[in-house]
This record gives sequence, structure tokens and C-alpha cells, in this order.
Amino acid sequence: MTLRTSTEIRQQFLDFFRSKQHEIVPSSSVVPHDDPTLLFTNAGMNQFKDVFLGTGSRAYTRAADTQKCIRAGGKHNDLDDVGKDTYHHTFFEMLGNWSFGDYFKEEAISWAWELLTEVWGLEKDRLYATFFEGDPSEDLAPDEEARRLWAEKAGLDPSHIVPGNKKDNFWEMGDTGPCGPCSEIHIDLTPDKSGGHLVNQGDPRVIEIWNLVFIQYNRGSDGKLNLLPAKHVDTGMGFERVTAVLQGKTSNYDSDVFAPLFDAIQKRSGAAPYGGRLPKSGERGGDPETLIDTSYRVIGDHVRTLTFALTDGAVISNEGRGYVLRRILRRAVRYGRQYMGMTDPFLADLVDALVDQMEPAFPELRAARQGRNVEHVKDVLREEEESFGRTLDRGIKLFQEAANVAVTHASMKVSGEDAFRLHDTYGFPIDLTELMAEERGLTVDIGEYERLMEEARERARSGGTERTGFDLNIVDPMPSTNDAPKYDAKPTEAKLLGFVQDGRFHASGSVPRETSVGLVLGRTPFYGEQGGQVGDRGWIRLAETGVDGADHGGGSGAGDGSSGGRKAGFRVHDTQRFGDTVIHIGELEPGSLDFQVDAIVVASVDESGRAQIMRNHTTTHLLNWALRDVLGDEIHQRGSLLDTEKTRFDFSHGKPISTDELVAIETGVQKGIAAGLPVYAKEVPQAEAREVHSLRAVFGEKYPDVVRVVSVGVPVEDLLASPADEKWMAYSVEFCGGTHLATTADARSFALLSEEGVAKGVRRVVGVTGDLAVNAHEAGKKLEADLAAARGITGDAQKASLQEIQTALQETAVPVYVKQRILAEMTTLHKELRKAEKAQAAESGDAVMDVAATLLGSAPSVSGVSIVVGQVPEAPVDALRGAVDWIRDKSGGAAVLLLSASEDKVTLLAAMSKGALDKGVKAGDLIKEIAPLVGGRGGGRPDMAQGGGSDVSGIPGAIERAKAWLSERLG
RNA sequence: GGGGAUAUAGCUCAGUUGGGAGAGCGACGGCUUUGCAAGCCGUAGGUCGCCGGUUCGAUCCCGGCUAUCUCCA
Repeated sequence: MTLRTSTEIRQQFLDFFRSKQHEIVPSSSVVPHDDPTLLFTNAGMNQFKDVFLGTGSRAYTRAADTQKCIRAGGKHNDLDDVGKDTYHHTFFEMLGNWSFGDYFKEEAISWAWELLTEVWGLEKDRLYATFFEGDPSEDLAPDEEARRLWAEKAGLDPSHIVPGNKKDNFWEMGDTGPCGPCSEIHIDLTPDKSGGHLVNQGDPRVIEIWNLVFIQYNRGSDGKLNLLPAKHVDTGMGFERVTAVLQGKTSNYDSDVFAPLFDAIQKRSGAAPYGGRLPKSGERGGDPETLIDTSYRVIGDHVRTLTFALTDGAVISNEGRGYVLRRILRRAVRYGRQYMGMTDPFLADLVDALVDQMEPAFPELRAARQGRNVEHVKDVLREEEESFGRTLDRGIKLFQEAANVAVTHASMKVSGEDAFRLHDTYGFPIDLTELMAEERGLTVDIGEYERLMEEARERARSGGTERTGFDLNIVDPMPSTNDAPKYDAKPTEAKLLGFVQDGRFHASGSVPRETSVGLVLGRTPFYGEQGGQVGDRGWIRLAETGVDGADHGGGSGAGDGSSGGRKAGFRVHDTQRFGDTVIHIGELEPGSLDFQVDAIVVASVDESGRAQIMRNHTTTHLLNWALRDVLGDEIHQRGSLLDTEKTRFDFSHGKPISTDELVAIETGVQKGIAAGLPVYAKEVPQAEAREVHSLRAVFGEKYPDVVRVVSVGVPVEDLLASPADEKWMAYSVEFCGGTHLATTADARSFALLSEEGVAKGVRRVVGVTGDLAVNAHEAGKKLEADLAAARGITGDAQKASLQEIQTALQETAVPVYVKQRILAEMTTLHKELRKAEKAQAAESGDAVMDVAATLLGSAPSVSGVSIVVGQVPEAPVDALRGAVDWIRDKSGGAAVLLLSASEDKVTLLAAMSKGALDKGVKAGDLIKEIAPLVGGRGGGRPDMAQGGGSDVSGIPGAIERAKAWLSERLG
């Protein structure tokens, strides 16, 4: 057997199936942009899921590829195992070949055998095949066909053909849907070829290398299996594993897939070269050498995951997919820090080695982001590592405190509560807490920690499920809907084909009441949520009196249902798509007639809502165009949401958008609206449309072979006639299945209401159209006028006015750049105001001082303590404090009470020097005695107290009372 | 989607029975020194995230908002 490189092995697999008339397709993105149920692409068949479900099709019936896969964070969470054995990965490639209703078991088995034994030269007597042994409870016979083919086509000895149970050899995608028996190829790696009995026993010496799935049944909603008319083949072979086998290695990490990465890690860390040591089973860490080798595996695996995920457009964040990536990064960093001594960010330094190695198979590693992907990935990794460093530093500090508590309490045990708080609130990993505790001779209350952890999990779970709306995880096959009428949105007569409830489709019966259900019609004018445009609202009514357009004409949502005395019908409050099926989600109004499946109904879209959505959608296209026009070619759409109120648009851009740019963008859109440009839409082949110079498509999105092109201001035919023309850059051209205005003029106006960052390198703008935009502009003008007026006045009036504008600014929708201008202007005005107030305070402070000096001069002294009591000019508390301090300082012993009156308020401030305090005279007591005389209250410390009141006329009495009170106590 | 935390000087952060906003570093000025490093003395710099409430009085208590960190789903 000649030794092959991993690159050769990958290529030979693809070449082999190309020679068998397979279409070699590129790996789909490891970040699924069009499947929200999936965190990451985790199997080769993901990109063909729609074909197996029957909701989509391809131009070919045979395909093969190597698929980038990530398994982490979801149901199959391998993360914690990675590094501790020879075969777990978070990132791996899955080699696969498929038949869509084309060839079946015979070819799949023959070709697999041919590739393994003839092309790759594996020893035949090391190979074993499994077949499904059947399952009486399901009335499933053994897969004799596969068993026979392995003997006939592969010539396998009967002793090498092993039956397998339902768990190992029957594949199902979900509780229902396509499924079938599978047949696995295992290889015996024992030196003496004695491992036949170890097949499917979980022994590392006898392992599965290829799984061939024969999809021949469909499991219906009744749980019964029916034979499929079109049978499919779906195979998967772990690339890292087969490479290790072909290179004669027992560990995936010993093959040349990981060698370049390990070299880079060795160079960066200065650690001993990779030695392949594994922790013994059941052992947690192992000796230092083993831990270093584990670190090699962890870091090597994780840097692959991170690099591929970031390349395919994932971001690291604190939720969902981004959070899984963050955990992976932190795990790698932890191993690097703890066991290899790398305290500075190091992941970025490994990226070049990986890209050099993998670029031939995955050119996007370098080519994405206009060729700047490598820098991008490195930047993100570096920044994340630095941020983790800060988290660790903070955690270490907090740990010291917790450890000190453990020592002083002599428990020598870090409490579970502290350990949990460190982890939950400050992100300090529990194993670091344990390690650091150990170093100080302490233990950690892990039981308590686990208990708190479980409590927190429970809270998150119960909170999460409460609000789930309609269950769109539908397991039954459904009829498709003709939704072509959606572009006209006129009331449409259709047949009720069935309804969806609790994830099941019902093709007969009557629609249940008082619960949320989804109606499925043969045709519909409703738009199901897609491409960022939200689903329509509206009504579905029985049509037993025939289509009566005039009666439904209003069609608008609330209110009109119960009026008019007719049965209210079904209120649709959302519309969603599931494959090619449009689902109208809502409920029957109380008192309406029964809805029987097969009834003829009339579906009417809420027209005013739809009109607003169309305004927002067409305007979004203008916005997308204006953003590129102002900010440059580098900006790309990353997501959007269009509903009845607003358009929300996310796009890649590194820094905040300046006020001037915001104005320019809004103006660009406004011009497009003012020009009254016609909007064109046409379905054309994707390849042809791709040629158009100014075309905008969403990064990472998968589009069908025939796409709908929406262009503004120029007919699609003209674009296609000379696609390369530079002049098209002045027009908006997008792939889009949404509903649009006939002319941009109908949007009437546009206002950009906000601009913010949502993730690193991604900005979000929100805009409104129509009346909302007009109102926003008017409100903005008014506020700017108010501000200009406020600039002209001074003092308290100005302060009040600014306050008002501030509140209004928060409550009113105004263009974002107006908001920015106003806020900037407000800060300068605030600063000026503050300056003036300070000057004023200083001035009144001086006046207070003058009076204070006079008071001190004429103050009687009792037992060596001056009694200084009197009224001073109006001044802020700070000024009084200054005066009081000065008197106490100057007098060499004083009891002070100053009163300061404004029109309707009295402020009191009292202070006692040490001499007074020695006699038990407290400032707080004095204030409590005096404040009621001016209609108020107060209090404070013995040496300093303050109070206030509202009765100015009480001042003379208060002064007399204070003097007497003090004389009495000091005497 | 749910929970926890943080927001105080340019930076890092202290600041509890609610009652005079602080430290260290940095900046600036002066002194000392041949110069540098440093040392000594001094100065400036704060709407205590934003809005509202309670209170005679809120950095502190309560409610809402925003931003950041973090855990879980």
C-alpha cells in the first residue's frame, strides 16, 4: 500500500465518484444560513435535506463532495471529549456520495468496495460489513438484499457480514419522514486480524469507516412505514478517520491532517513535540506530558473549527451559535495557558499554517472577504483572546477573595456559591477555580456548585419554553401551496387542504377552536415570511355565498370581523413558509361557522399592513443601494427584517457611520423615492443574473437555479442585455422574492431612525417610510427649533427647556442624525450651563462667606465654644458647607447653624467642632430640633447635618430657638 | 428566550445605617539633578451611564431605559 497524503485521499475520493458520473458539488457553508433548526452543518446530507423531504430538487441525480462539519453545542455535543481520545473532533470533513432516486444498494455497495480495496488498496480480510437485522415490532424484515450484495458484489466471506440492530443500522432523520436501513463498513486494525467479534463493540481497534444509508421508507404521522417510490442513497465517511487508516495510524491526530498544525503549535509554544500520549480511561487529566499532548489535540481541533466557522460568516458572541464558538475558543486558550504556558494570544499565529494546508480544498479560507479573510479571522481571534484574558484576570482577583474567605473561616473549602458566582456571573471556568484552589491547598464544594448550576439551567429552560408561539417543527408531509397570487394580494378563492396543530398536519376534519392553528390552502395571496419580509395578516372566510370581493374589500385586520353580522371567520395573525407550503397561523373568531377541510374559502390579506410592508421592502432595496453608494463596495447585507412598522437592515461595516454619512444615505434614498422610479421583477436563470454588474446578494445565502430579480428604475431585460455595463451601478438590483411597490414614489418618504453595532464588524440601521417618516422629519425639525430657542435663554429656564427636549428626544422618533446633532449641541450647552452654575455658586459662596464672617465676629461664646447661628444669602448646599467649614476652622471651636432661604424653600446646615461634640451636642440633634420650625425635616452625622423646609416665615423663630438650644446644652 | 453582574477623573478601580466624591497610575506646573531615571511639592480634570420615583436631602433605595461583561437554553 503506497502512502498517500490527506490531500490526495480527498481528491481520489472525488475523482472516483466523478468517474461514476457524480456531480462534484462544493461543501456548503459550515454555518447554515437557511436552516434555523441547525446550529452548524453537522452532516454531509444537510445541504440535500430538502431533496429527501421532497420539498426541493437538483439538476443532477448523483452527487459527491467533502462537507465541512462542526459538531458542538447541539444534541451531539462532542466538545468536552475532544482532545481526550484519538477520534473526537468539533470540526471534521465528511466525504459523501448521494443518489437522488437514481442508483440504489447495488451500486452504492459495489463502488464503496471498489474505492476502498482497489483504489486505496485496503486489505479485504480486514473489512467487515453490517446489515440491518430487522425488527419484528416494526414488522421490518432483515435487509437480505444488502447482505446478499455484500457477498455477491464484494465477495465478502459470510463471517465478515454482520447483522446489526435498529439502533446501529436503521437511520431516521426525525420521528417521521424519510428513513431506511443502513449498512456500515468497519475495519479491523488488530495486528493479527482477530477483531471480527469486536464490530460495533466500541473498541478503538475495530472502527466504522463508512456508513451507507438506503432511504427506502417514509414514516407517516401514524408511525407506519411506507415504501418510497423514489429511493435514495446517502453515505458518509469521516475524512480524518479514513486518512488515519490509509496512513497506517491508530489515531486521527497522528495523520498528516494535523501534522502541520502541531508543528505550528510546537513552534509557537516551545513545548516538547507532539507525543501522542492519551489519558488513561477514567482519568481526568494525567501527567504533564499527557496534558501537553492533550493540549495539542484540543488546540489543533479548535483552531480548525474557529477558522472555518469565522470564514463562513459566523461571529463570536454571547448567544446561540456565537456562544458555542466562544466556548470553543476559551477551551483552546485555557489548555494553551495552563499546560503549554502560552499567556499571550496565540490562536491567530496558527491560522497561516491551517490556511496553507487547506486552501487547495477550501479556497474560501483565503478568498473570502475580498481576499482579506485571513486577516479577518486573525483579528477576531486576537480580540476574543484578549477579552478572555481580561475575564480571567478579573476572575483571578475574585478567586483570591473567595480563597481568603475559605482560609479565614478555616473551612479550607471554597464555597459552591462562590465557585458558581465566579462561573455564572464572571465567566471564570470551574476547572480553573479547582486548579487554583488546589494550588493553595484548598478544595471546592463541587456538589453545591453543581446543584446551583442545575438550578440555573432549570430556570433558563422554564423561561425559554413559556413564550414559544406556533410549533413550526412539522413532521408530516404537506401539500404545497400555489402562492403566486401573493404579488397581487387580491382576495383569492381557494380550497382548505388541511390544518397544522402541535407540529402535525391534519388532512381531514374541522379546524379546532380556541387555539392557534395553521391553515393550509391550495392557493393563497398571503406572503409567508421569507427573505426578511414578515408574513401577512388578514382573514380567511368561508365562501359558501361565493366570492364577494366588495364585502372583503376593506380586509383590514382588527374591527371589521365582527361587524356586518356575518360569521367572523379565521383571523390570520402570521404567515409562515415550510418548504413549499404556506401556513396561515391564527385562530377562529368566536361565533364563526365551522371550517371543514375541503371547504372553499376566500383568503384576504390585510391591505394596509401589506402596503406598509411593500413600502418598507422597496425602500430597503434603495437603502441597500445607498449604503454601497456612500460607504463603498465593501458593505454586504447580513440580514434584514421588514414589517409593517420599519425596515431593519444589518450589514458588514467595521466602524460606526458618521453623521454626515447618515445624512448622505438618507438623502440617497429620498432621491430614489422622489424620482418615482418604476420597480421591475422577473424570474431568470441564476447564472445569467449573476453576471449583472451591480447585483446584490446575501453573503452565504443559497439561491435556487431560477431566481427572481428585482430592479429599480431599469427593466431586468435591459440589465441582462448588457450585464457588464458600469452604468448599472447607479441602480438597485437584487435577488428577491418579496413584494414590492409599483413605483418608488409610493414610499412617499424615508427616515433613518437609528444606527448601532450588533456584532463586531456588523452595523444595523433602522428606517421608516410613509407617514412615519414624514412625522419623524417634522418632529426632528421641531426639536431642532426648540433647541435653537433654548440656546437664546439662560439659567433655570434654559435648564428646564433642555430637560424637556431631552425627554422629547427619547420619546419621539426623529432621524438619527438629527438626534446626534441635538445630543452634541446639548452636551455643549450643558457644559456652558454648568460653568455658569459654578460661577454663580462661587459668587453666592462669597456672599455667604461675608455674612458668615460677620456672624462669627458677633458670636457669643459659651464654655469656649462660639455659637454661630444666622441666616445667610440664598446659596446651594455646597456653598453653605464651605462657609460652615471655614467658621469651624477659624473659630477654634464652634457650634454652627446656617439657614439659607429661597422663595419657598429653606436649607439648614449645622456643624459641630470637637469642643461641642465633647459636650454631647450633636449637629443631627440640632437639625431635628430646628427643621420642624421651618416646616421641614433633616438629619445627619454628629459633626455635620443638613435639613430643609418650606416655611420661610419660620426663620426668625428658628434662629432664636437654635441659639437658646445651643446655649442651654453648652452651658 | 431566561438569569446574574457592571457603568464613579484620561486609565484601573475604592466608596453602607441616604447627609462633606476619593486612591493609584497618567496629564500639567514648580523644586531638586550636569543630563536621564527617579524623588519632593502643587494644580487641573466629575451632569457618579440616561430618565423617572421615594425623601428635607440620592453616587447610595425603588422603577424603567441604554451600553458592556457573563452564564444557561
